[in-house]
Amino acid sequence: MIDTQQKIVDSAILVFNDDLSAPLEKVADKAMVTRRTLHRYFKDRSDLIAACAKDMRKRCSKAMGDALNSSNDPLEQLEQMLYAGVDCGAKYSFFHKMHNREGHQHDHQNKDCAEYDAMYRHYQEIILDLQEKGKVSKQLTSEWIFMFFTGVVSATVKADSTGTVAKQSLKQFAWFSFSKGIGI
Amino acid sequence: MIDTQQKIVDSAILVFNDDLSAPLEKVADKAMVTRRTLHRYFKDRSDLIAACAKDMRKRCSKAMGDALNSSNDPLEQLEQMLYAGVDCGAKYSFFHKMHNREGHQHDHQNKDCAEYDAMYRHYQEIILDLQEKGKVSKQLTSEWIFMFFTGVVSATVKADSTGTVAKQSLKQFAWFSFSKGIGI
DNA sequence: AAAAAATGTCACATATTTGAGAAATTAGTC
DNA sequence: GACTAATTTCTCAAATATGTGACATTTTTT
Repeated sequence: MIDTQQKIVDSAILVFNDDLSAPLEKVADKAMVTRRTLHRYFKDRSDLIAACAKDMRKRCSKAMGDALNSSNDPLEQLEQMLYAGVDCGAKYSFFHKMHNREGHQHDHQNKDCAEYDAMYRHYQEIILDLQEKGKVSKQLTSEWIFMFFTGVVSATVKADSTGTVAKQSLKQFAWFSFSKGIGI
Repeated sequence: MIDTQQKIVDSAILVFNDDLSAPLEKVADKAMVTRRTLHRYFKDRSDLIAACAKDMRKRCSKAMGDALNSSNDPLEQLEQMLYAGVDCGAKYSFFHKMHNREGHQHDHQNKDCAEYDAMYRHYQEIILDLQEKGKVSKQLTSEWIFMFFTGVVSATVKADSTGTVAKQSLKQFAWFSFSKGIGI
């Protein structure tokens, strides 16, 4: 009996990323448990979503943190951040989606929001740094570059899941398009 | 009384693009009509979604067709296609999403699928042509470039709706990042 | 202003989703 | 093999979402 709770959360992130109001049965099916089991771990829908949020936050922060620690060169850091986003897959996409939905109440007291902001700040420092050094186009704003970053991650995750692009080329393509796309 | 039916379809595309299983009440609210009125125009949920599909197909095909007709230069055509995608907004995003969902039964007899395929073929011809001429990187596959294209469109549409990026810069940024990102 | 058309209100029947209890079953452990 | 914990199965009640009829109200047309 491997961690059922985690399996449910993982499935929920996949399902909800695709269809936020999907019935819980879909989540249970994907996790290969009964709805009854799901309810033993999670009181209700919002409880499950909160668990997803927490999981995504932890996973994404860790991956981004590791990416930042992997090097002192901001360019190298940026590349690793992109790969981290891709590796997080739906966890990254859904995390971003939830924090940019209309109707989302941003609250810095909230741990999820705080970590999201922290991630964004780190990213922004790197971009500004690279722009200073003339490595990233100064025509572009960091806001656009962030949107673009997320767009590339989502495209890569989708390409992976549909299987239209060979897995071993994915990250290479993603970095090629992202780095050139911001003027590197 | 301006075209209520169209207003409902437009709202549905916005709502369903964000949350496919959202209750119809949300659609009605966004269209500023009652659920009862919505049901006068659309028999049920699937009828409404079919209407959305038809609308997206018409709108996207027209926009892409116009883009292709605007020039004979494939590079210029590609640029106009990107702008067309951005102008279609959620209509383009949702159209693409629906045809790439897991569980989507692709059927060339189906008009929506046929048009989607036609769009894809046109796009592919242009990419291959540009690759032949050495204007687009041959490292990248046309499948990746298509995913990337859609990713850039989605990012641009999202940037527009969140208002984080100035409207007049949007298309410029989008084309900069896309064109550089495929090696132009 | 009257007729026609469109929309809203309210009420109701159905269908689906949700959440939880109790007993049976399964899986892992000693 | 007996014991324990996790899961399934079956159940059911409550909540939510869906679709429709009857009639009032508003808007548009003539």
